[in-house]
Amino acid sequence: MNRILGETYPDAHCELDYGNPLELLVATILSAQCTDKRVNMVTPVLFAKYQTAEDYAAADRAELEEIIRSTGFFRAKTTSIIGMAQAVCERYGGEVPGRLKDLVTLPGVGRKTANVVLGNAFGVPGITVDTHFQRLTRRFGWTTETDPVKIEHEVGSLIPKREWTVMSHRIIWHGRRICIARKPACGACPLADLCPAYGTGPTDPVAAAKLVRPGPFS
DNA sequence: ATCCCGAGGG
DNA sequence: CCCTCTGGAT
Repeated sequence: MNRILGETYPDAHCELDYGNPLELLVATILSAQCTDKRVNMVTPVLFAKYQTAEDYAAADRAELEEIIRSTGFFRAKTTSIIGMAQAVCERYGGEVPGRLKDLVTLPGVGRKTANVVLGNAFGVPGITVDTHFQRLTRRFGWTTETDPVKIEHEVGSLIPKREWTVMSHRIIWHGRRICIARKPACGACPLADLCPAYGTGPTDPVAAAKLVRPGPFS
Protein backbone atom coordinates (compact mmCIF):
# COMPACT_ATOMS: atom_id res chain seq x y z
CA MET A 1 0.00 0.00 0.00
CA ASN A 2 2.91 2.28 0.81
CA ARG A 3 4.41 1.78 -2.66
CA ILE A 4 1.09 2.40 -4.44
CA LEU A 5 0.49 5.60 -2.49
CA GLY A 6 3.94 6.83 -3.53
CA GLU A 7 3.26 6.04 -7.18
CA THR A 8 -0.20 7.60 -7.06
CA TYR A 9 0.89 10.82 -5.32
CA PRO A 10 4.54 11.42 -6.34
CA ASP A 11 4.17 15.15 -5.79
CA ALA A 12 2.33 15.10 -2.46
CA HIS A 13 3.21 18.19 -0.45
CA CYS A 14 1.83 20.73 1.99
CA GLU A 15 -0.87 22.73 0.21
CA LEU A 16 -0.81 25.72 2.54
CA ASP A 17 0.85 28.79 1.03
CA TYR A 18 3.73 30.18 3.11
CA GLY A 19 7.17 31.72 2.78
CA ASN A 20 8.77 31.11 6.17
CA PRO A 21 8.20 29.16 9.42
CA LEU A 22 6.09 31.91 10.99
CA GLU A 23 3.75 32.07 8.00
CA LEU A 24 3.37 28.29 7.98
CA LEU A 25 2.68 28.27 11.71
CA VAL A 26 -0.04 30.90 11.32
CA ALA A 27 -1.52 29.15 8.27
CA THR A 28 -1.59 25.82 10.11
CA ILE A 29 -3.39 27.35 13.10
CA LEU A 30 -5.96 28.73 10.65
CA SER A 31 -6.35 25.33 8.97
CA ALA A 32 -8.17 23.76 11.91
CA GLN A 33 -11.60 22.55 10.77
CA CYS A 34 -11.14 24.42 7.53
CA THR A 35 -9.94 23.62 4.02
CA ASP A 36 -6.48 24.68 2.89
CA LYS A 37 -8.07 26.44 -0.07
CA ARG A 38 -9.93 28.79 2.22
CA VAL A 39 -6.87 29.40 4.37
CA ASN A 40 -4.98 30.35 1.21
CA MET A 41 -7.71 32.87 0.41
CA VAL A 42 -7.08 34.87 3.59
CA THR A 43 -3.32 34.51 4.14
CA PRO A 44 -2.23 36.89 1.35
CA VAL A 45 -4.09 39.72 3.10
CA LEU A 46 -2.90 38.56 6.50
CA PHE A 47 0.77 38.19 5.53
CA ALA A 48 0.75 41.59 3.85
CA LYS A 49 -0.36 43.22 7.08
CA TYR A 50 1.76 41.24 9.55
CA GLN A 51 5.30 40.09 8.81
CA THR A 52 6.94 39.41 12.17
CA ALA A 53 5.99 37.80 15.46
CA GLU A 54 6.16 41.31 16.92
CA ASP A 55 3.52 42.42 14.39
CA TYR A 56 1.10 39.67 15.43
CA ALA A 57 1.84 40.18 19.13
CA ALA A 58 0.81 43.82 18.80
CA ALA A 59 -2.12 43.19 16.46
CA ASP A 60 -5.53 44.72 17.00
CA ARG A 61 -7.87 41.82 17.79
CA ALA A 62 -10.80 43.17 15.79
CA GLU A 63 -8.68 43.78 12.70
CA LEU A 64 -7.13 40.32 12.80
CA GLU A 65 -10.52 38.68 13.42
CA GLU A 66 -12.01 40.40 10.41
CA ILE A 67 -9.25 39.14 8.10
CA ILE A 68 -9.50 35.50 9.20
CA ARG A 69 -13.25 35.40 9.86
CA SER A 70 -14.12 33.09 6.96
CA THR A 71 -11.85 30.32 8.25
CA GLY A 72 -14.19 29.68 11.17
CA PHE A 73 -13.38 29.60 14.90
CA PHE A 74 -12.08 33.09 14.26
CA ARG A 75 -12.13 34.30 17.86
CA ALA A 76 -10.27 31.27 19.16
CA LYS A 77 -7.81 31.42 16.26
CA THR A 78 -7.15 35.11 16.88
CA THR A 79 -6.45 34.37 20.54
CA SER A 80 -4.10 31.55 19.50
CA ILE A 81 -2.19 33.63 16.93
CA ILE A 82 -1.68 36.64 19.16
CA GLY A 83 -0.82 34.45 22.18
CA MET A 84 1.55 32.33 20.10
CA ALA A 85 3.28 35.44 18.77
CA GLN A 86 3.66 36.96 22.23
CA ALA A 87 5.19 33.73 23.52
CA VAL A 88 7.56 33.57 20.53
CA CYS A 89 8.68 37.12 21.25
CA GLU A 90 9.05 36.66 24.99
CA ARG A 91 10.62 33.22 25.06
CA TYR A 92 12.30 32.72 21.66
CA GLY A 93 13.48 36.18 20.66
CA GLY A 94 10.83 36.52 17.97
CA GLU A 95 11.96 33.43 16.04
CA VAL A 96 9.72 30.35 15.66
CA PRO A 97 11.51 27.49 17.48
CA GLY A 98 12.48 24.44 15.44
CA ARG A 99 11.90 21.77 18.09
CA LEU A 100 8.72 19.86 18.88
CA LYS A 101 9.19 20.30 22.61
CA ASP A 102 9.24 24.09 22.25
CA LEU A 103 6.54 24.39 19.59
CA VAL A 104 3.89 22.55 21.60
CA THR A 105 4.29 24.99 24.50
CA LEU A 106 2.99 27.81 22.30
CA PRO A 107 -0.68 28.77 22.79
CA GLY A 108 -2.89 27.17 20.14
CA VAL A 109 -0.10 24.89 18.92
CA GLY A 110 -0.66 21.17 19.48
CA ARG A 111 1.29 18.19 18.31
CA LYS A 112 -0.30 18.07 14.88
CA THR A 113 0.41 21.74 14.13
CA ALA A 114 3.95 21.42 15.49
CA ASN A 115 4.68 18.44 13.24
CA VAL A 116 3.40 20.30 10.17
CA VAL A 117 5.79 23.19 10.86
CA LEU A 118 8.72 20.88 11.65
CA GLY A 119 8.21 18.67 8.61
CA ASN A 120 7.64 21.39 6.05
CA ALA A 121 9.47 24.51 7.25
CA PHE A 122 12.35 22.91 9.16
CA GLY A 123 12.89 19.66 7.26
CA VAL A 124 12.53 17.54 10.40
CA PRO A 125 10.67 14.26 9.72
CA GLY A 126 7.31 14.29 11.42
CA ILE A 127 4.07 12.32 11.23
CA THR A 128 1.02 14.53 11.04
CA VAL A 129 -1.93 12.77 12.65
CA ASP A 130 -4.89 14.83 11.55
CA THR A 131 -8.45 13.75 10.86
CA HIS A 132 -7.47 12.26 7.48
CA PHE A 133 -4.43 10.42 8.77
CA GLN A 134 -6.38 8.90 11.61
CA ARG A 135 -9.30 7.84 9.43
CA LEU A 136 -7.17 6.32 6.66
CA THR A 137 -4.59 4.46 8.76
CA ARG A 138 -7.44 2.90 10.70
CA ARG A 139 -9.27 1.95 7.52
CA PHE A 140 -6.04 0.54 6.09
CA GLY A 141 -5.61 -1.59 9.20
CA TRP A 142 -2.25 -0.01 9.99
CA THR A 143 -3.47 0.75 13.50
CA THR A 144 -6.49 0.18 15.73
CA GLU A 145 -5.63 3.02 18.07
CA THR A 146 -7.71 6.18 18.46
CA ASP A 147 -5.17 8.24 20.44
CA PRO A 148 -3.21 10.42 17.96
CA VAL A 149 0.10 9.96 19.79
CA LYS A 150 -0.26 6.17 19.78
CA ILE A 151 -1.16 6.26 16.09
CA GLU A 152 1.88 8.44 15.42
CA HIS A 153 4.20 5.98 17.15
CA GLU A 154 2.63 2.84 15.73
CA VAL A 155 2.57 4.03 12.13
CA GLY A 156 5.98 5.65 12.59
CA SER A 157 7.40 2.24 13.42
CA LEU A 158 6.07 0.90 10.11
CA ILE A 159 7.52 3.65 7.89
CA PRO A 160 11.15 4.78 7.47
CA LYS A 161 11.70 8.06 9.30
CA ARG A 162 12.86 9.89 6.17
CA GLU A 163 9.42 9.21 4.62
CA TRP A 164 7.33 10.39 7.56
CA THR A 165 6.57 13.85 6.22
CA VAL A 166 5.88 12.88 2.61
CA MET A 167 3.90 9.83 3.73
CA SER A 168 1.69 12.08 5.84
CA HIS A 169 1.01 14.21 2.78
CA ARG A 170 0.26 11.21 0.56
CA ILE A 171 -2.25 9.86 3.06
CA ILE A 172 -3.84 13.26 3.46
CA TRP A 173 -4.06 13.74 -0.33
CA HIS A 174 -5.65 10.31 -0.68
CA GLY A 175 -8.10 11.17 2.08
CA ARG A 176 -9.10 14.35 0.31
CA ARG A 177 -9.39 12.87 -3.16
CA ILE A 178 -10.51 9.24 -2.81
CA CYS A 179 -10.92 7.96 0.75
CA ILE A 180 -13.29 10.79 1.63
CA ALA A 181 -14.81 10.69 5.10
CA ARG A 182 -18.42 11.04 4.08
CA LYS A 183 -18.29 8.98 0.90
CA PRO A 184 -15.18 6.86 0.22
CA ALA A 185 -14.72 6.35 -3.55
CA CYS A 186 -13.67 2.72 -3.24
CA GLY A 187 -14.48 2.10 -6.91
CA ALA A 188 -11.78 4.59 -7.93
CA CYS A 189 -9.22 3.57 -5.32
CA PRO A 190 -5.82 2.20 -6.35
CA LEU A 191 -5.61 0.45 -3.00
CA ALA A 192 -8.94 -1.35 -3.40
CA ASP A 193 -7.44 -4.86 -3.69
CA LEU A 194 -5.38 -4.41 -0.52
CA CYS A 195 -7.78 -2.43 1.66
CA PRO A 196 -9.52 -4.17 4.58
CA ALA A 197 -12.18 -1.46 4.55
CA TYR A 198 -12.97 -1.74 0.83
CA GLY A 199 -16.66 -1.20 0.23
CA THR A 200 -17.55 -0.81 3.89
CA GLY A 201 -18.72 2.75 3.39
CA PRO A 202 -18.18 5.78 5.57
CA THR A 203 -19.23 4.14 8.81
CA ASP A 204 -17.76 1.38 10.91
CA PRO A 205 -14.08 1.74 9.97
CA VAL A 206 -13.26 0.15 13.31
CA ALA A 207 -14.80 -3.19 12.50
CA ALA A 208 -13.28 -3.04 9.02
CA ALA A 209 -9.81 -2.41 10.38
CA LYS A 210 -10.07 -5.42 12.65
CA LEU A 211 -10.76 -7.85 9.81
CA VAL A 212 -7.27 -7.87 8.32
CA ARG A 213 -4.11 -5.95 9.12
CA PRO A 214 -1.88 -6.21 6.06
CA GLY A 215 0.55 -3.42 6.95
CA PRO A 216 1.87 -0.69 4.68
CA PHE A 217 4.13 -2.92 2.56
CA SER A 218 1.73 -5.64 1.60
C1' DA B 1 -17.01 15.37 26.59
C1' DT B 2 -17.66 20.04 24.99
C1' DC B 3 -16.77 24.38 22.98
C1' DC B 4 -15.11 27.34 19.34
C1' DC B 5 -17.51 28.91 14.37
C1' DG B 6 -17.82 29.79 9.07
C1' DA B 7 -18.40 27.69 4.50
C1' DG B 8 -19.45 24.16 1.30
C1' DG B 9 -21.17 19.36 -0.09
C1' DG B 10 -24.82 16.09 -0.38
C1' DC C 1 -30.93 19.95 7.27
C1' DC C 2 -26.72 17.39 8.73
C1' DC C 3 -21.98 16.49 8.22
C1' DT C 4 -17.12 17.56 7.44
C1' DC C 5 -13.23 20.41 6.78
C1' DT C 6 -5.13 18.83 7.61
C1' DG C 7 -7.36 20.99 15.95
C1' DG C 8 -6.62 22.71 20.40
C1' DA C 9 -7.95 24.05 25.02
C1' DT C 10 -10.99 23.54 28.89
